[in-house]
Amino acid sequence: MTLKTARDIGLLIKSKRLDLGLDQATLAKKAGVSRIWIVAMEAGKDNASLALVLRTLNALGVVLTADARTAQTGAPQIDLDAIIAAAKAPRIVRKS
Amino acid sequence: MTLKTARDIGLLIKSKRLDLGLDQATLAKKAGVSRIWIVAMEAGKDNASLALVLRTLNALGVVLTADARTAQTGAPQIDLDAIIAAAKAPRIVRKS
DNA sequence: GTCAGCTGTCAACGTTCATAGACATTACAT
DNA sequence: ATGTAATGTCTATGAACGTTGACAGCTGAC
Repeated sequence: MTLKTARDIGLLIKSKRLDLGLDQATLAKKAGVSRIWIVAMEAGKDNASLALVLRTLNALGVVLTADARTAQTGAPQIDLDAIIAAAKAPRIVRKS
Repeated sequence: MTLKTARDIGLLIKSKRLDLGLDQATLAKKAGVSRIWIVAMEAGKDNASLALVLRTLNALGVVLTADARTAQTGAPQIDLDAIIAAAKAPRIVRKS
């Protein structure tokens, strides 16, 4: 499952919570957040705190990973901006 | 790469930014955030806004995915709390 | 040396978050 | 019908966010 928006993460949390048979209050307690926050997050709250999101996902046993590949949709495969910026800023240390 | 903490995400952002040859100001503009925020985020800011994090990762072409498998470390393979909760709350609608 | 660019830090400001508590609604069970 | 449990909504409060603008260190180029 790919996560591009807060709504995706909210749906993931809700889906995993139901898979585990947890109610909102129990998950909130396990994750150390308020039940209200769970409600808002599952509804797609987009300005939630990163720390709370990570805590909740950990409480659900969800592992987040980042693919090195370029996004498949919506992002151009060739990023001219990045190439031009790279050419203009040769001083930056590259990762190797 | 697995992301468990805000620090992980910060390091990911910094690493990908350098890979693309972008400086902080350029990335900030592309992602629609302030340069100060990039500085704090790359340092591991843990209470950052989810929306800004997602915007930044999108600007970097990073795709976030969630594995269905259980976390390998730190989480018990058998979650008694979840099982008991499930037994006590048979009313909850299961995903499938 | 001098200059330009990148990075990190600071203060002040307005905005938004996250929380607790109470309430209404829905659904199931007895 | 009554009672229990889960979910969603609302208000008010304190805390933290994210932003701008300016400044100091540092590196590399001229």
